Amino acid sequence: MSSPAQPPSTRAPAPAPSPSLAAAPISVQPPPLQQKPPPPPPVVVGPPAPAPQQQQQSGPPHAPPQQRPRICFNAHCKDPKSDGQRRRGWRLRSGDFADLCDRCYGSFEQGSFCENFHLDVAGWRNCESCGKRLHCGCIVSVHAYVLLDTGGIDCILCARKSHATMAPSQIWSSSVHMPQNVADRKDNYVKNWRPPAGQFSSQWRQNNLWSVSSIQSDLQQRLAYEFDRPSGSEKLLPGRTYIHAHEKKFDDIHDRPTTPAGMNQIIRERYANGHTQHSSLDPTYSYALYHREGSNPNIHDHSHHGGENDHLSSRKGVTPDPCSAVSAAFKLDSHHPSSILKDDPSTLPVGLSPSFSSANGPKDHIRIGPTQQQQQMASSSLQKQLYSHSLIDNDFQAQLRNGRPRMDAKARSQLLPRYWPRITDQELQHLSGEYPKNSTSNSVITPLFEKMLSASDAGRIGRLVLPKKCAEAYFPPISQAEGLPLKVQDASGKEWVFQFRFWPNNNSRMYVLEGVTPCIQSMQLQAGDTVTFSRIDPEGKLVMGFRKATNLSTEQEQPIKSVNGVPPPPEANIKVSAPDSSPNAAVPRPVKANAESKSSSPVEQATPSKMDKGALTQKEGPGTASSSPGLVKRKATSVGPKIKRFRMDSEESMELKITWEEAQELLRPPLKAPSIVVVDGHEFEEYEEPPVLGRRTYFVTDQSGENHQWAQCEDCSKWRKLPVDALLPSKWTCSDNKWDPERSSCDSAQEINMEELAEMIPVKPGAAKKSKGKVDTDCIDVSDGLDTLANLAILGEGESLPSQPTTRHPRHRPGCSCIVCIQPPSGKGPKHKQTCTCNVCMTVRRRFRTLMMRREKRQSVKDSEMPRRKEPGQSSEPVPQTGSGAAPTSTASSPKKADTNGDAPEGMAVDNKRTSSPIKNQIDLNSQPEREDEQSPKSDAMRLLRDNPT
DNA sequence: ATTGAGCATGGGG
DNA sequence: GCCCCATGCTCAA
Repeated sequence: MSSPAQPPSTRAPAPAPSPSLAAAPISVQPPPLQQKPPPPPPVVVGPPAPAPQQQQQSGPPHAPPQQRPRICFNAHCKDPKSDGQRRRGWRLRSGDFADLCDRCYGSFEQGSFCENFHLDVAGWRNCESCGKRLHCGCIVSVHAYVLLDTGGIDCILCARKSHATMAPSQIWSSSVHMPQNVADRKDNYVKNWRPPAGQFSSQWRQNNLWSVSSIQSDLQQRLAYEFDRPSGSEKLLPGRTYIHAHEKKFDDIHDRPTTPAGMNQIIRERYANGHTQHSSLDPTYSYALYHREGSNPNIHDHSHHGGENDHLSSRKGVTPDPCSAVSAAFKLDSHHPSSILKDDPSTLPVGLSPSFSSANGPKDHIRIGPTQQQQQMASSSLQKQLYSHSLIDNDFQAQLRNGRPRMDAKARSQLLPRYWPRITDQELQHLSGEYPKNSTSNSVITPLFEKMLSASDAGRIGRLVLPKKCAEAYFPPISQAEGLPLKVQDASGKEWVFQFRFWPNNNSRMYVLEGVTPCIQSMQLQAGDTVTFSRIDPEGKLVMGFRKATNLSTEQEQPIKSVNGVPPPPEANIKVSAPDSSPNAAVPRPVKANAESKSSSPVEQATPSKMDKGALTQKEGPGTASSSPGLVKRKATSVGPKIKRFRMDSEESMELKITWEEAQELLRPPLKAPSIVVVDGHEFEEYEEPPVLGRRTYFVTDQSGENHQWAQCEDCSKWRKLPVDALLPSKWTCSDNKWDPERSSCDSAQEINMEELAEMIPVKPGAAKKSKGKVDTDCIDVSDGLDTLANLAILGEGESLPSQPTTRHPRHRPGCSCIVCIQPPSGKGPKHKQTCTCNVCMTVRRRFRTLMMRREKRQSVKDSEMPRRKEPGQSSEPVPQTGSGAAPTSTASSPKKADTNGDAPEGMAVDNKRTSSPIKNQIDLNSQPEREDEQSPKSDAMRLLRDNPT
């Protein structure tokens, strides 16, 4: 990477493209022409780099040649209007070429253009090796030098010499800035690269893979500027490639000139072909690539990334699939044959392909090795970048500028939108701020992808399922199922080592990161939260950020923040990311699921319109591109990325729905009068306070057909008949009965008896009699679950016991504090440990304590009275004492022994033997409500109580 | 009995 | 109809 000391001129080619450039379909102008501070991706980390030199290339950049065809593009031309044929010089951003007069072209071709015309402009530097003076400030000479890691430059000749002794990654680092010599460089790499001793070190692979891929950004960007496709539909349509042209150039490239002119000549030819040829992927080429990759099985694991069906891959490879053009070459030789061929047939889609991945030509099978792999990876990156540039329209560019999904083009064109990183500028900056110490100056952070954690991901298994394409595109290639360890840093800089591996799955692969539990827990992530993966280049470090689902403000890449301990409801997942004040901020991420285009075709996804529909829609805010008309409204089903399973099961959701509906019925406006707000002509009541829960009432139609509602007094539990329009506060007593003065006191008798009431109201209003001392088992209706259990214990004190077995938990109602209702949906909550002090456990302990105390007390009373109260046919034996009797089946079926010691930390359990408690089963906080009738303490207790009425 | 590893299944895109 | 992938299921430690 370039050093901070590098002057603007040399720094210019470095990454950090402006938004426009990043998304711009084409540009020939070198980075120095960038005028705007570029937003990510990627973001430059480290000391602020000197502003790119604004020096313009040798000619009016904004004057399209076609507008002045007879004028030499070179502004310094002494005779710009001289007659004579114009010749193509360097490529312009518009996609055209600088038309030069013969004289200027001669200089250009001979490599003396800058000497002739740019002597007076800034950007001249000396080669660190030979001292040769080079102009580093314009596109014309951009190929003539290489930026050194240590700062400064080397002329291309010196660079080439030094490359012979450089490691691949080094070469790539420096080569990033010498795109003109890709062919030569490639040859050098292949010839000079030596794999690490022994096994193909996974570490090496990792490092280098990352290094290479990380450099891609630079390379891509820089090259993008130089080789980018012209904008317009003619270029690189999805599914279209320049394969023919590329193939044609393969051999040419081998001996292609290294001079700028020579390079440009190649470019010219390429583009000349490319502009006119939109041939789809050539099967032959795919085949060739495939075999290249496979030619060296020792180094390339064919099986990697879908190798199980490589044969299919090769077959499918002939099918043009534009969508993944991006990583075509990358995958190809980077052990992703299937992906490439299957998904990325359009290998070598664009621009640099010929220069890079094809440098060796289809015949160089044998020489394929890791180095080449890297090369192709790099080239693919280039391709992807270029590819994306070419296929992303202005809308998408605008979206990018607005901070939408940011990642390299590969991801955009290849990955499902749900995996697009939604990192914001601020997040990136924040992240960058976390790494200055770990990164070299000018490090680049490239958001790779993100994934919303599924229940499995966030579960205790510790396996994070990786999107296949993401894994194959950004993680090291692995051929063995065991995979390899992968170091990932979190936002705080802590390094984690996960096992990146895969499982064979249906002729494919399923990639997982194992051992993520500590990290997940460290970040306090839950299902629905999102983890993001970024890469810091050129170090190639993987950085794992996160975003809490419940967080409206992005937590991404920030030190661990505990949003809250409660798992957000599924709905919370809908908005994952956060609004950002910055114009580039990513908008709240929409839910993924339907965010992605329905079409699975990569092509379609890559299509701007589709993008809008898909991922881009998510965003948002006013002014963002997503708000542009024509966007397709997300389907209602798109509730979130693959969170369907995260959603509650049908039954659970049903239950929740019912509860919610009930809650709705109980909602009452707050006491404070609302203010009226008019929005678009519609009046809205705006409450400063949240609604309150009203008292539950029951609507009935009496025999005369009149509608009423019945409510129960808070104090006396008598039921009062009210008009249907009555809204009761949560606490309502007879004294509040303004509709029936005669019964506005608890002293007043109930209008009808309980039997009559019971016929009308589905609820058992028995509690009304509680005040009278008579315990009606019906009252258990009001108390559910453990409440019931506790109540039973209370009721059981010499009172009547439940006359009917209510083993099934009644419908949950608002405010229900039963064990069921106070727990998260079945299976959704964490398992409670014996030492757990959560509300649930504490409640259970408390109730159990009460229960046990009363039961024991009652038992003792019974024991003392038993002799005289014993009646024939009634099994009044103290069940607990004998361990037999009540509910033998249920207890027997229970795997867990009870421990009645309610005071102990593990006091939820009831030790049947020691305490003589009828409750043999330990209260299982993790038990499923639906199984309550079989295993729940309540059912057991009830059964016990039923069987032991006295 | 618990936990982990790995494969199988099947819904959804 | 294929592929992805979330999760279930089975088996072994």
